[in-house]
Amino acid sequence: MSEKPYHHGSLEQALTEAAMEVVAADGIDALSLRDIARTIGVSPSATYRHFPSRDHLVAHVSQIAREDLARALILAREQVAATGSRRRRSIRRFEGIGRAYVLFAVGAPNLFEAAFTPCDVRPATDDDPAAWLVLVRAVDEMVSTGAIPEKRRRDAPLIAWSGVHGLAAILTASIQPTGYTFDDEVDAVISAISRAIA
Amino acid sequence: MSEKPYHHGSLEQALTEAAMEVVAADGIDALSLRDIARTIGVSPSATYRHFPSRDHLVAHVSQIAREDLARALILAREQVAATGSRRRRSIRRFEGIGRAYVLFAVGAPNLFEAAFTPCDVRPATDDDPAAWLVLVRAVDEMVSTGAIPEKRRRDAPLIAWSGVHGLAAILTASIQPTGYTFDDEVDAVISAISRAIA
DNA sequence: ACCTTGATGTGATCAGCGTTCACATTGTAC
DNA sequence: GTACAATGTGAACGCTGATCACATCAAGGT
Repeated sequence: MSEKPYHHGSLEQALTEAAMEVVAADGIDALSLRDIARTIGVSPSATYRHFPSRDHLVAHVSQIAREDLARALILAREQVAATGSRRRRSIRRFEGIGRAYVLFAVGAPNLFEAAFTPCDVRPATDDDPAAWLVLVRAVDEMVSTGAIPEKRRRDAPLIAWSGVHGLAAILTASIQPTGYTFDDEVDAVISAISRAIA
Repeated sequence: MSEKPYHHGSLEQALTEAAMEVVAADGIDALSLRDIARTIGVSPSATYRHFPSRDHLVAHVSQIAREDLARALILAREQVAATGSRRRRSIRRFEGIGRAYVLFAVGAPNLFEAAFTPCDVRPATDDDPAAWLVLVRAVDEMVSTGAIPEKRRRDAPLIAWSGVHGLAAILTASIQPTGYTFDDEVDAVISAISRAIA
Protein backbone atom coordinates (compact mmCIF):
# COMPACT_ATOMS: atom_id res chain seq x y z
CA MET A 1 0.00 0.00 0.00
CA SER A 2 2.06 2.84 -1.28
CA GLU A 3 -0.01 5.60 0.27
CA LYS A 4 1.92 8.49 -1.11
CA PRO A 5 4.95 8.12 -3.32
CA TYR A 6 7.46 10.82 -2.62
CA HIS A 7 7.38 11.89 -6.24
CA HIS A 8 4.08 12.74 -7.82
CA GLY A 9 5.04 11.62 -11.28
CA SER A 10 3.17 14.16 -13.35
CA LEU A 11 2.98 17.21 -11.16
CA GLU A 12 3.23 19.71 -13.98
CA GLN A 13 0.17 18.29 -15.68
CA ALA A 14 -1.71 18.08 -12.39
CA LEU A 15 -0.82 21.69 -11.59
CA THR A 16 -1.98 22.81 -15.00
CA GLU A 17 -5.28 20.99 -14.75
CA ALA A 18 -6.00 22.27 -11.28
CA ALA A 19 -5.07 25.78 -12.38
CA MET A 20 -7.41 25.59 -15.37
CA GLU A 21 -10.27 24.54 -13.12
CA VAL A 22 -9.66 27.33 -10.64
CA VAL A 23 -9.37 29.94 -13.37
CA ALA A 24 -12.44 28.71 -15.22
CA ALA A 25 -14.44 28.77 -12.02
CA ASP A 26 -13.22 31.89 -10.25
CA GLY A 27 -11.09 33.88 -12.67
CA ILE A 28 -7.39 34.37 -13.19
CA ASP A 29 -6.98 36.54 -10.09
CA ALA A 30 -8.14 33.67 -7.90
CA LEU A 31 -5.22 31.52 -8.99
CA SER A 32 -3.04 30.76 -5.98
CA LEU A 33 -0.01 28.50 -6.05
CA ARG A 34 -0.52 27.43 -2.45
CA ASP A 35 -4.16 26.70 -3.12
CA ILE A 36 -3.62 24.37 -6.05
CA ALA A 37 -0.67 22.75 -4.30
CA ARG A 38 -3.03 22.05 -1.41
CA THR A 39 -5.73 20.51 -3.59
CA ILE A 40 -3.20 18.29 -5.31
CA GLY A 41 -1.69 17.32 -1.97
CA VAL A 42 1.80 18.61 -2.47
CA SER A 43 3.91 21.17 -0.69
CA PRO A 44 3.78 24.79 -1.88
CA SER A 45 7.42 24.90 -2.85
CA ALA A 46 7.06 21.85 -5.09
CA THR A 47 5.29 24.02 -7.63
CA TYR A 48 8.47 26.00 -8.21
CA ARG A 49 10.12 22.92 -9.72
CA HIS A 50 7.75 23.27 -12.68
CA PHE A 51 6.86 26.97 -12.84
CA PRO A 52 9.47 29.58 -11.85
CA SER A 53 6.77 31.91 -10.58
CA ARG A 54 3.04 32.39 -10.38
CA ASP A 55 3.24 34.54 -13.50
CA HIS A 56 4.63 31.64 -15.48
CA LEU A 57 1.69 29.48 -14.50
CA VAL A 58 -0.66 32.31 -15.42
CA ALA A 59 1.03 32.59 -18.80
CA HIS A 60 0.66 28.85 -19.30
CA VAL A 61 -3.05 28.94 -18.46
CA SER A 62 -3.46 31.91 -20.76
CA GLN A 63 -1.79 30.05 -23.58
CA ILE A 64 -4.08 27.05 -23.14
CA ALA A 65 -7.12 29.32 -23.06
CA ARG A 66 -6.03 30.88 -26.35
CA GLU A 67 -5.67 27.42 -27.86
CA ASP A 68 -9.13 26.47 -26.59
CA LEU A 69 -10.55 29.56 -28.24
CA ALA A 70 -8.80 28.79 -31.53
CA ARG A 71 -10.13 25.24 -31.43
CA ALA A 72 -13.66 26.52 -30.85
CA LEU A 73 -13.36 28.76 -33.91
CA ILE A 74 -12.00 25.96 -36.09
CA LEU A 75 -14.78 23.67 -34.91
CA ALA A 76 -17.41 26.29 -35.71
CA ARG A 77 -15.98 26.70 -39.20
CA GLU A 78 -16.09 22.98 -39.84
CA GLN A 79 -19.64 22.63 -38.62
CA VAL A 80 -21.06 24.94 -41.24
CA ALA A 81 -23.25 22.88 -43.54
CA ALA A 82 -21.79 22.30 -46.98
CA THR A 83 -24.88 23.55 -48.74
CA GLY A 84 -25.39 26.52 -51.03
CA SER A 85 -22.90 28.22 -53.30
CA ARG A 86 -19.21 28.50 -52.48
CA ARG A 87 -19.66 32.20 -52.12
CA ARG A 88 -22.57 31.88 -49.72
CA ARG A 89 -20.78 29.15 -47.78
CA SER A 90 -17.68 31.28 -47.25
CA ILE A 91 -19.90 33.95 -45.73
CA ARG A 92 -21.63 31.47 -43.44
CA ARG A 93 -18.27 30.17 -42.30
CA PHE A 94 -16.99 33.65 -41.57
CA GLU A 95 -20.09 34.55 -39.61
CA GLY A 96 -20.02 31.21 -37.83
CA ILE A 97 -16.51 31.92 -36.64
CA GLY A 98 -17.55 35.31 -35.36
CA ARG A 99 -20.52 33.89 -33.53
CA ALA A 100 -18.34 31.18 -31.98
CA TYR A 101 -15.93 33.83 -30.76
CA VAL A 102 -18.64 35.64 -28.85
CA LEU A 103 -20.20 32.39 -27.66
CA PHE A 104 -16.87 31.21 -26.27
CA ALA A 105 -16.47 34.48 -24.38
CA VAL A 106 -19.96 34.37 -22.91
CA GLY A 107 -19.83 30.66 -22.17
CA ALA A 108 -16.42 30.74 -20.49
CA PRO A 109 -15.88 34.38 -19.52
CA ASN A 110 -13.07 33.61 -17.11
CA LEU A 111 -11.14 31.62 -19.69
CA PHE A 112 -11.77 34.32 -22.26
CA GLU A 113 -10.41 36.93 -19.89
CA ALA A 114 -7.43 34.73 -19.07
CA ALA A 115 -6.71 34.25 -22.76
CA PHE A 116 -6.02 37.96 -23.19
CA THR A 117 -4.68 38.81 -19.79
CA PRO A 118 -1.45 40.76 -20.16
CA CYS A 119 1.43 38.50 -19.14
CA ASP A 120 4.81 39.99 -18.32
CA VAL A 121 6.18 36.52 -18.74
CA ARG A 122 5.67 35.20 -22.24
CA PRO A 123 6.89 31.69 -23.06
CA ALA A 124 9.35 33.22 -25.54
CA THR A 125 8.12 30.77 -28.17
CA ASP A 126 5.14 32.99 -28.65
CA ASP A 127 3.45 34.89 -31.45
CA ASP A 128 1.05 32.04 -31.85
CA PRO A 129 -2.16 33.80 -32.80
CA ALA A 130 -3.92 30.68 -34.00
CA ALA A 131 -7.30 32.35 -33.69
CA TRP A 132 -6.08 35.25 -35.78
CA LEU A 133 -4.97 32.87 -38.52
CA VAL A 134 -8.38 31.23 -38.56
CA LEU A 135 -9.91 34.63 -39.13
CA VAL A 136 -7.44 35.60 -41.85
CA ARG A 137 -8.07 32.36 -43.69
CA ALA A 138 -11.83 32.90 -43.51
CA VAL A 139 -11.37 36.36 -45.00
CA ASP A 140 -9.14 35.00 -47.74
CA GLU A 141 -11.76 32.44 -48.60
CA MET A 142 -14.40 35.15 -48.88
CA VAL A 143 -12.17 37.10 -51.22
CA SER A 144 -11.55 34.04 -53.37
CA THR A 145 -15.27 33.29 -53.67
CA GLY A 146 -16.02 36.89 -54.50
CA ALA A 147 -18.07 37.40 -51.35
CA ILE A 148 -16.03 40.50 -50.51
CA PRO A 149 -13.84 42.65 -52.73
CA GLU A 150 -10.09 42.21 -52.89
CA LYS A 151 -9.50 45.68 -51.51
CA ARG A 152 -10.93 44.56 -48.14
CA ARG A 153 -8.53 41.68 -47.69
CA ARG A 154 -6.11 43.82 -45.78
CA ASP A 155 -8.40 45.47 -43.24
CA ALA A 156 -11.18 42.91 -42.88
CA PRO A 157 -9.48 40.73 -40.23
CA LEU A 158 -8.81 43.69 -37.95
CA ILE A 159 -12.32 45.04 -38.48
CA ALA A 160 -13.91 41.69 -37.74
CA TRP A 161 -11.68 40.99 -34.76
CA SER A 162 -12.39 44.41 -33.29
CA GLY A 163 -16.12 43.92 -33.64
CA VAL A 164 -16.43 40.48 -32.11
CA HIS A 165 -13.79 41.10 -29.45
CA GLY A 166 -15.46 44.34 -28.47
CA LEU A 167 -18.88 42.74 -28.25
CA ALA A 168 -17.43 39.85 -26.27
CA ALA A 169 -15.73 42.26 -23.86
CA ILE A 170 -18.90 44.30 -23.46
CA LEU A 171 -21.03 41.25 -22.80
CA THR A 172 -18.65 39.57 -20.38
CA ALA A 173 -17.96 42.76 -18.45
CA SER A 174 -21.70 43.48 -18.38
CA ILE A 175 -20.74 47.03 -19.19
CA GLN A 176 -23.95 48.00 -20.80
CA PRO A 177 -27.48 46.58 -20.53
CA THR A 178 -28.59 47.38 -24.05
CA GLY A 179 -32.06 46.02 -23.55
CA TYR A 180 -31.85 43.52 -26.38
CA THR A 181 -31.68 39.79 -26.16
CA PHE A 182 -28.28 38.19 -26.46
CA ASP A 183 -28.99 36.76 -29.91
CA ASP A 184 -30.13 40.13 -31.20
CA GLU A 185 -26.92 41.74 -30.05
CA VAL A 186 -24.73 39.13 -31.67
CA ASP A 187 -26.72 39.24 -34.90
CA ALA A 188 -26.55 43.03 -35.00
CA VAL A 189 -22.78 43.10 -34.67
CA ILE A 190 -22.06 40.15 -36.95
CA SER A 191 -24.22 41.52 -39.74
CA ALA A 192 -22.68 44.94 -39.24
CA ILE A 193 -19.24 43.41 -39.75
CA SER A 194 -20.37 41.68 -42.91
CA ARG A 195 -21.79 44.97 -44.16
CA ALA A 196 -18.59 46.83 -43.36
CA ILE A 197 -16.31 44.49 -45.29
CA ALA A 198 -18.66 43.78 -48.19
CA MET B 1 5.57 73.28 14.72
CA SER B 2 2.68 70.94 14.36
CA GLU B 3 4.65 68.23 12.59
CA LYS B 4 1.83 65.83 12.09
CA PRO B 5 -1.71 66.57 13.07
CA TYR B 6 -3.39 63.45 14.36
CA HIS B 7 -6.16 63.86 11.84
CA HIS B 8 -5.25 64.19 8.21
CA GLY B 9 -8.20 66.34 7.30
CA SER B 10 -8.92 65.05 3.80
CA LEU B 11 -7.73 61.49 3.86
CA GLU B 12 -10.38 60.21 1.48
CA GLN B 13 -9.32 62.60 -1.23
CA ALA B 14 -5.64 61.90 -0.59
CA LEU B 15 -6.29 58.16 -0.78
CA THR B 16 -8.19 58.56 -4.01
CA GLU B 17 -5.49 60.69 -5.62
CA ALA B 18 -2.71 58.35 -4.56
CA ALA B 19 -4.72 55.39 -5.80
CA MET B 20 -5.30 57.03 -9.18
CA GLU B 21 -1.59 57.64 -9.56
CA VAL B 22 -0.67 54.08 -8.68
CA VAL B 23 -3.29 52.63 -11.00
CA ALA B 24 -2.38 54.93 -13.88
CA ALA B 25 1.28 54.06 -13.47
CA ASP B 26 1.22 50.35 -12.68
CA GLY B 27 -2.29 49.04 -13.27
CA ILE B 28 -5.21 48.19 -11.05
CA ASP B 29 -3.62 45.01 -9.72
CA ALA B 30 -0.75 47.03 -8.25
CA LEU B 31 -3.13 48.92 -6.00
CA SER B 32 -2.26 48.17 -2.38
CA LEU B 33 -3.93 49.76 0.62
CA ARG B 34 -0.81 49.50 2.73
CA ASP B 35 1.25 51.01 -0.05
CA ILE B 36 -0.85 54.14 -0.54
CA ALA B 37 -1.26 54.50 3.22
CA ARG B 38 2.52 54.47 3.43
CA THR B 39 3.01 57.11 0.75
CA ILE B 40 0.45 59.36 2.39
CA GLY B 41 2.04 58.79 5.78
CA VAL B 42 -0.87 57.23 7.58
CA SER B 43 -1.42 53.88 9.23
CA PRO B 44 -2.84 51.04 7.11
CA SER B 45 -5.98 50.70 9.16
CA ALA B 46 -6.83 54.37 8.70
CA THR B 47 -7.89 53.60 5.15
CA TYR B 48 -10.77 51.52 6.44
CA ARG B 49 -12.42 54.63 7.85
CA HIS B 50 -13.06 55.73 4.27
CA PHE B 51 -13.22 52.55 2.20
CA PRO B 52 -14.69 49.39 3.72
CA SER B 53 -12.36 47.22 1.65
CA ARG B 54 -9.81 47.33 -1.11
CA ASP B 55 -12.56 46.43 -3.56
CA HIS B 56 -14.44 49.58 -2.66
CA LEU B 57 -11.40 51.69 -3.46
CA VAL B 58 -10.98 49.81 -6.72
CA ALA B 59 -14.60 50.50 -7.56
CA HIS B 60 -14.08 54.16 -6.79
CA VAL B 61 -11.02 54.38 -9.02
CA SER B 62 -12.91 52.54 -11.73
CA GLN B 63 -15.77 55.01 -11.49
CA ILE B 64 -13.41 57.97 -11.84
CA ALA B 65 -11.71 56.36 -14.81
CA ARG B 66 -15.09 55.94 -16.48
CA GLU B 67 -15.83 59.60 -15.87
CA ASP B 68 -12.45 60.58 -17.31
CA LEU B 69 -13.23 58.57 -20.41
CA ALA B 70 -16.65 60.18 -20.78
CA ARG B 71 -15.10 63.62 -20.42
CA ALA B 72 -12.53 62.81 -23.10
CA LEU B 73 -15.34 61.81 -25.46
CA ILE B 74 -17.36 64.96 -24.76
CA LEU B 75 -14.27 67.08 -25.28
CA ALA B 76 -13.55 65.41 -28.59
CA ARG B 77 -17.10 66.04 -29.72
CA GLU B 78 -16.88 69.69 -28.84
CA GLN B 79 -13.57 70.16 -30.59
CA VAL B 80 -14.91 69.22 -33.99
CA ALA B 81 -14.79 72.29 -36.19
CA ALA B 82 -18.16 73.82 -36.91
CA THR B 83 -17.60 73.82 -40.64
CA GLY B 84 -19.42 72.00 -43.41
CA SER B 85 -23.02 70.85 -43.54
CA ARG B 86 -24.92 69.71 -40.46
CA ARG B 87 -24.96 66.24 -41.91
CA ARG B 88 -21.24 66.16 -42.52
CA ARG B 89 -20.56 67.67 -39.11
CA SER B 90 -22.59 65.02 -37.30
CA ILE B 91 -20.46 62.39 -38.98
CA ARG B 92 -17.23 64.12 -38.03
CA ARG B 93 -18.41 64.36 -34.44
CA PHE B 94 -19.31 60.69 -34.34
CA GLU B 95 -15.98 59.66 -35.78
CA GLY B 96 -14.16 62.08 -33.49
CA ILE B 97 -15.76 60.42 -30.50
CA GLY B 98 -14.71 57.01 -31.73
CA ARG B 99 -11.17 58.15 -32.31
CA ALA B 100 -11.04 59.73 -28.85
CA TYR B 101 -12.19 56.44 -27.32
CA VAL B 102 -9.30 54.54 -28.84
CA LEU B 103 -6.84 57.35 -28.09
CA PHE B 104 -7.86 57.37 -24.45
CA ALA B 105 -7.30 53.63 -24.23
CA VAL B 106 -3.90 53.77 -25.87
CA GLY B 107 -2.82 56.89 -24.01
CA ALA B 108 -3.88 55.64 -20.58
CA PRO B 109 -4.15 51.88 -20.92
CA ASN B 110 -4.14 51.24 -17.19
CA LEU B 111 -6.97 53.68 -16.58
CA PHE B 112 -8.86 52.23 -19.52
CA GLU B 113 -8.48 48.76 -18.08
CA ALA B 114 -9.51 50.00 -14.65
CA ALA B 115 -12.60 51.65 -16.10
CA PHE B 116 -13.99 48.30 -17.19
CA THR B 117 -12.56 46.06 -14.52
CA PRO B 118 -15.30 43.90 -13.10
CA CYS B 119 -16.10 45.11 -9.60
CA ASP B 120 -18.00 42.89 -7.21
CA VAL B 121 -18.65 46.01 -5.22
CA ARG B 122 -20.64 48.55 -7.16
CA PRO B 123 -21.48 51.86 -5.48
CA ALA B 124 -25.17 50.99 -5.74
CA THR B 125 -25.82 54.40 -7.31
CA ASP B 126 -24.55 52.97 -10.52
CA ASP B 127 -25.76 52.48 -14.06
CA ASP B 128 -23.99 55.65 -14.96
CA PRO B 129 -22.79 54.91 -18.48
CA ALA B 130 -22.00 58.52 -19.33
CA ALA B 131 -19.81 57.45 -22.23
CA TRP B 132 -22.63 55.32 -23.59
CA LEU B 133 -24.96 58.30 -23.52
CA VAL B 134 -22.45 60.40 -25.45
CA LEU B 135 -22.41 57.74 -28.11
CA VAL B 136 -26.20 57.41 -28.25
CA ARG B 137 -26.58 61.16 -28.61
CA ALA B 138 -24.04 61.23 -31.44
CA VAL B 139 -25.99 58.51 -33.23
CA ASP B 140 -29.25 60.38 -32.70
CA GLU B 141 -27.70 63.47 -34.18
CA MET B 142 -26.61 61.51 -37.25
CA VAL B 143 -30.11 60.20 -37.68
CA SER B 144 -31.58 63.69 -37.39
CA THR B 145 -29.21 65.09 -40.00
CA GLY B 146 -29.91 62.20 -42.33
CA ALA B 147 -26.33 60.95 -42.17
CA ILE B 148 -27.58 57.46 -41.31
CA PRO B 149 -31.04 55.93 -41.78
CA GLU B 150 -33.57 55.76 -38.98
CA LYS B 151 -33.53 51.98 -39.00
CA ARG B 152 -29.95 52.02 -37.70
CA ARG B 153 -30.73 54.11 -34.65
CA ARG B 154 -31.31 51.06 -32.53
CA ASP B 155 -28.20 49.00 -33.31
CA ALA B 156 -25.68 51.69 -34.22
CA PRO B 157 -24.53 52.46 -30.65
CA LEU B 158 -23.80 48.80 -29.90
CA ILE B 159 -22.07 48.35 -33.24
CA ALA B 160 -19.92 51.41 -32.76
CA TRP B 161 -19.11 50.61 -29.16
CA SER B 162 -18.13 47.06 -30.04
CA GLY B 163 -15.83 48.27 -32.79
CA VAL B 164 -13.94 50.91 -30.87
CA HIS B 165 -13.87 48.95 -27.63
CA GLY B 166 -12.59 45.89 -29.43
CA LEU B 167 -9.88 47.85 -31.22
CA ALA B 168 -8.94 49.54 -27.96
CA ALA B 169 -8.70 46.20 -26.19
CA ILE B 170 -6.64 44.69 -29.00
CA LEU B 171 -4.23 47.60 -29.06
CA THR B 172 -3.79 47.88 -25.30
CA ALA B 173 -3.36 44.13 -24.84
CA SER B 174 -0.94 44.05 -27.77
CA ILE B 175 -2.76 40.93 -28.82
CA GLN B 176 -1.92 41.14 -32.46
CA PRO B 177 0.82 42.93 -34.33
CA THR B 178 -1.08 43.65 -37.49
CA GLY B 179 1.81 45.32 -39.21
CA TYR B 180 -0.01 48.57 -39.85
CA THR B 181 0.65 51.90 -38.26
CA PHE B 182 -1.55 52.91 -35.39
CA ASP B 183 -3.36 55.59 -37.40
CA ASP B 184 -4.11 53.16 -40.20
CA GLU B 185 -5.67 50.73 -37.79
CA VAL B 186 -7.87 53.36 -36.18
CA ASP B 187 -8.92 54.75 -39.55
CA ALA B 188 -9.75 51.30 -40.85
CA VAL B 189 -12.02 50.47 -37.94
CA ILE B 190 -13.66 53.89 -37.68
CA SER B 191 -14.51 54.01 -41.37
CA ALA B 192 -15.74 50.41 -41.18
CA ILE B 193 -18.13 51.44 -38.42
CA SER B 194 -19.39 54.37 -40.48
CA ARG B 195 -19.92 52.03 -43.42
CA ALA B 196 -21.77 49.49 -41.28
CA ILE B 197 -24.27 51.96 -39.91
CA ALA B 198 -24.72 54.03 -43.07
C1' DA C 1 26.68 -4.34 -6.58
C1' DC C 2 27.93 0.45 -5.48
C1' DC C 3 28.16 5.12 -5.94
C1' DT C 4 27.36 9.56 -8.18
C1' DT C 5 24.38 12.78 -10.16
C1' DG C 6 20.39 15.25 -11.44
C1' DA C 7 15.59 15.78 -10.86
C1' DT C 8 11.90 16.33 -7.82
C1' DG C 9 9.36 17.10 -3.30
C1' DT C 10 9.54 18.92 1.85
C1' DG C 11 9.64 22.17 5.75
C1' DA C 12 11.02 26.23 7.68
C1' DT C 13 11.19 30.87 6.94
C1' DC C 14 10.75 35.69 5.11
C1' DA C 15 8.33 39.79 3.68
C1' DG C 16 4.10 41.68 2.11
C1' DC C 17 -0.82 41.83 1.81
C1' DG C 18 -6.01 42.67 3.40
C1' DT C 19 -8.50 42.86 7.43
C1' DT C 20 -9.96 43.34 12.36
C1' DC C 21 -9.92 45.03 16.92
C1' DA C 22 -9.11 47.53 21.08
C1' DC C 23 -7.54 51.89 21.98
C1' DA C 24 -5.97 56.95 21.31
C1' DT C 25 -7.00 61.47 19.68
C1' DT C 26 -9.73 65.13 18.09
C1' DG C 27 -13.53 68.31 16.64
C1' DT C 28 -18.31 69.40 17.75
C1' DA C 29 -22.83 69.86 19.76
C1' DC C 30 -25.28 70.17 23.89
C1' DG D 1 -17.23 71.51 30.14
C1' DT D 2 -18.60 67.14 28.89
C1' DA D 3 -20.47 63.49 26.21
C1' DC D 4 -20.26 61.82 21.55
C1' DA D 5 -19.17 60.68 17.00
C1' DA D 6 -15.57 60.74 13.75
C1' DT D 7 -11.06 59.67 12.65
C1' DG D 8 -6.28 57.72 13.21
C1' DT D 9 -2.97 54.09 15.65
C1' DG D 10 -0.69 49.68 16.72
C1' DA D 11 -0.80 45.07 17.25
C1' DA D 12 -2.43 41.25 15.88
C1' DC D 13 -4.37 37.09 12.36
C1' DG D 14 -4.24 34.35 8.29
C1' DC D 15 -3.26 34.44 3.77
C1' DT D 16 0.01 34.86 -0.20
C1' DG D 17 4.51 34.42 -3.33
C1' DA D 18 9.07 33.25 -2.89
C1' DT D 19 13.69 31.21 -1.21
C1' DC D 20 16.63 28.02 1.04
C1' DA D 21 18.78 23.92 2.91
C1' DC D 22 17.64 19.39 3.00
C1' DA D 23 15.26 14.74 1.86
C1' DT D 24 14.04 11.36 -1.49
C1' DC D 25 14.31 8.86 -5.56
C1' DA D 26 15.44 7.17 -10.48
C1' DA D 27 19.05 6.31 -13.73
C1' DG D 28 23.58 5.48 -15.44
C1' DG D 29 28.57 4.65 -15.13
C1' DT D 30 32.08 1.92 -12.92
